[in-house]
Amino acid sequence: MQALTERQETILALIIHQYIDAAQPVGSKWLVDKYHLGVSPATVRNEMASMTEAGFLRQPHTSAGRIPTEKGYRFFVRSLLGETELPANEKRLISHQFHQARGDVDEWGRLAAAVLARHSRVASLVTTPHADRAIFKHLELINTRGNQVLMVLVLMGGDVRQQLLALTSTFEQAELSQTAQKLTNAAQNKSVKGVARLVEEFDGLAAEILLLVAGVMARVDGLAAGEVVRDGLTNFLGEPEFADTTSAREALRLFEERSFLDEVLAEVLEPASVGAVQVIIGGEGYWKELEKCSIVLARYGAPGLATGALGVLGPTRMAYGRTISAVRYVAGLMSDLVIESFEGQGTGRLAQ
Amino acid sequence: MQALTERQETILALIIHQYIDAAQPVGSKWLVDKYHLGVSPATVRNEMASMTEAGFLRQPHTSAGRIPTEKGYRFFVRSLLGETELPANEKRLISHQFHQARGDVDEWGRLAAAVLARHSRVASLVTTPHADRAIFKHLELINTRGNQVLMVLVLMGGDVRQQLLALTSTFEQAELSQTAQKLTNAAQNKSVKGVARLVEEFDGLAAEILLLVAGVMARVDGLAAGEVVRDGLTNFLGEPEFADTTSAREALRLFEERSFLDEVLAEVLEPASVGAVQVIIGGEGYWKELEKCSIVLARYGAPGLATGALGVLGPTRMAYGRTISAVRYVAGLMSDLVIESFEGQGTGRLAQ
DNA sequence: TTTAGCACTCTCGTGCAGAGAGTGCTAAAA
DNA sequence: TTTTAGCACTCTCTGCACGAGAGTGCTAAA
Repeated sequence: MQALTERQETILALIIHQYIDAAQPVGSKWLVDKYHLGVSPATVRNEMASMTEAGFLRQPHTSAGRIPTEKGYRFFVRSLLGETELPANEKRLISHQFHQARGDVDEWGRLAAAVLARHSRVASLVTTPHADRAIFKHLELINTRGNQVLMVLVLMGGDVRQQLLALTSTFEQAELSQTAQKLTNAAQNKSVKGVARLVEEFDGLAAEILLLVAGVMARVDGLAAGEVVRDGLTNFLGEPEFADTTSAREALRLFEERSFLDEVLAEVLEPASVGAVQVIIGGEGYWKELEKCSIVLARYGAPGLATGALGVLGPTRMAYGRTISAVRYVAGLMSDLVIESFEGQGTGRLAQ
Repeated sequence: MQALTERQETILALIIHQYIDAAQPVGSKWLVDKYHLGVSPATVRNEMASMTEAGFLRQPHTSAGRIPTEKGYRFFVRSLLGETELPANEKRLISHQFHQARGDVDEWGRLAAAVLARHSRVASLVTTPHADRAIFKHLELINTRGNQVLMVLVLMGGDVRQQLLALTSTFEQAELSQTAQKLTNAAQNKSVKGVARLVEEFDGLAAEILLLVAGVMARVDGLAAGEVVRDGLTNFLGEPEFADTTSAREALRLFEERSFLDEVLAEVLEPASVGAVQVIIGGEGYWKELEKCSIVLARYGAPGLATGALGVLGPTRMAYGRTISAVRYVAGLMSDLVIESFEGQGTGRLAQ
């Protein structure tokens, strides 16, 4: 790839800014008039032509202005955007909201999704924290009636699974509680394998329960992420690129589909990549359903203990600066929450 | 409202059927040709004119066919549709799916939403079971590290809330477990008030925890419904009435907004109305954002113990027969699951 | 009460012309 | 060598006219 001159970079950045703002091809004269470039439209045209040649820009048709290509966006995001940060007052506002919801574990994901949707102005997506491997933490057995028992299984990292069991005979709550406590002590901090091995050391009710616990844990082990919370779907439909409903549908289908999310997370986010913000522009030629879309996402949490992912999905024509900084900041806050709750100490971002 | 003749009812029903199918105004000649009515187009035209006069039909413009008005749809649903049922083989299929997911409480809502979306071909919405009033069932305290404690509170009806506590001093897990058990025994089956009253009987850690429990329960008490699961968003966008994105946005915004759901549930569904399927057509003049939409919904569960709501949101031009029967059937299955798990006996629909 | 006939109305697709915006190219200026 | 002015060219978009098609309402006859 040939390098761009400084002036070309300036022009590219201006075109991208302008196009993100107005969703219309940007012409040379217009650009010169608006930004007082100090050169003539003809000069700008020459530069544009050469960048079109190089693949950073394209023309929807012969006599229209230029719009950025995916390559253009990528170059912009990687080389021209620099490290962006949210304004301090917005940070304070968000931090304050998170601080208030600090204790309410169920609320974290929803809040993060809402904040992301508002600041990025596109659709957001947050998975709840989820341990990379299922580690037993706590078990509770609750008698409902007859031989139905509600089993509440708490795993390390905050996963809570409810499971309804139909036992072969009825038990008193006292007996169930005793069993649960016994098993909690025995299985504490064990993995799926550990719990499975434990089955042989017990018999009767305890063994029966342990087997089910191991089963549930095995299912959790296989999941790439926890619950998914979505927000800002309507932001999506406002964008002109989705004025024709079929493309909006394509994108929304992916957004809705759990399997796609799992695929992206597996493909893009190394489990250990907490902190780094990934930008996928136009599906990177890999997901053709995402031709018109970009994804900005990051992992958050405490690697090895519990992590989750969060990000946004929007048109390629996205305000990358604002979005990336929002994703980075919210991921940081979520990491703090997770770390604070499972390790007892955070980086202190929330405390400010 | 003047009564319709039998022939008028037939014609109205045919027009609605046809319009639901093709989304195009229905003309007199077309109708006679397709359904071999045995009368001439002119006769049908006369009937159409009189029903237009009476407000059951309307014309998009002078020389177009007729389409149903909201009043027409309402009359159709109330008087002409009759009791519809899903085909037996579809019922079997659905029942089988639910049977398989029987134990997995977390999965119920997702499954119901998926089934509804598939069968109604519009967007579906399911709230998880939720007790009308918060009743204490079980408490668990889990030491994480430092003075952070994860409190898992199980309420009657299946609500499980996680709350993170920062205690004033650190405690051993054994001590926490003991306290949790003590409190579980004392607060068993108590309401918010009961738990609040209990605070005075304890001191130290126990009292501190109880206060927080009462707080969480009070918050749950105020909620109209549990978690919301959505599905089938993309079905929505396929419909021609949402080809222009702004109307799709309107509808989707409502669909996404929790507060609107709460409002509808409060307004439309009496807590005791389990089993009855409600149909809201065109917002009933009350919600003007729903002008082009209809909602079909029902409450499910065990009244007084735990209930939830489920339903679909789609264009007024909706296959009411199929949708209503799907909603009714799924609501029945969900009721069975809830009743079975909290009362130990269902109506047996699942067992078949 | 029903029906045939007919004039009328409205939408939709197509073709066409003109305005507007922007480009590429060439030749002159810096 | 780089920049700029000038100009012809291309393409989209809008408005307009026109005809085909579909459906209606009305009138008068069966």
